[in-house]
Amino acid sequence: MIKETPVQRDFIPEDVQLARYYKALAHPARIAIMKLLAHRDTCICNDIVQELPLAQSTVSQHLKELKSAGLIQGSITPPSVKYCINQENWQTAKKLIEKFLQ
Amino acid sequence: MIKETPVQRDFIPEDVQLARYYKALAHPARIAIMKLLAHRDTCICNDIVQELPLAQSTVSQHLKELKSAGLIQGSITPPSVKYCINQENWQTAKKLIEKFLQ
DNA sequence: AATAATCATCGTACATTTGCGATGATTGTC
DNA sequence: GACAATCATCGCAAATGTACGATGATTATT
Repeated sequence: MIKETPVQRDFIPEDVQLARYYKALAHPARIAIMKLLAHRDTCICNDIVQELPLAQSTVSQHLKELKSAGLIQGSITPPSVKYCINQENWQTAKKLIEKFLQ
Repeated sequence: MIKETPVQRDFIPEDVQLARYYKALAHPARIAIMKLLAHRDTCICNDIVQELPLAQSTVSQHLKELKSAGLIQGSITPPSVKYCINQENWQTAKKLIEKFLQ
């Protein structure tokens, strides 16, 4: 999800982008997913479902949000889907976050 | 805000806490506020309202969220209220975030 | 072609977030 | 004490987020 409310235009684009990244990570499930992917390098969706205390459809929803924020990507290798961190965007996000933390 | 849904118990406490911090920062207005406070060291609420494209009541709400996440604190010096970053908690938050970014 | 496995999407229910105007509450000033 | 200034809170509306079961879609296996 992570849509723009009408007001977001009135903020600095960098702040909007940073908030978008923060929002993508603002749920324990999505943090857990990012940690999983970081450890395993690549990961089948079903494995993620097994690790989380949530229904498959809910996990799929969280994956979708991480994907729409650009933090992860999925490649289809039927019948499963491999997910991995989108390294390019993740580096960008990390830089933005780190800059903010200074 | 930032309440716990019933499911949050099933996650690692550290992930829950980290998500809480991320959520607190998951809005451009709150990021802008944190930046303001970081620059000015201390800041009167009304100054913040002037800087943001939002109504006073809305800003007050964002301040409340940052406060309930522990990231800022306010001290009353009538008729105004001085806000500042809660350095202790902010350091804790930064460490958690940085650890996650590794 | 039927079946099983994997995953996305739909539909629904409920809670939370975001935004504003209006109203209170508090205190200093006149 | 009336008034202005500052800020929180209330009440409301609309949008988002979270969760689940059910259903589709895709493909490998039998």
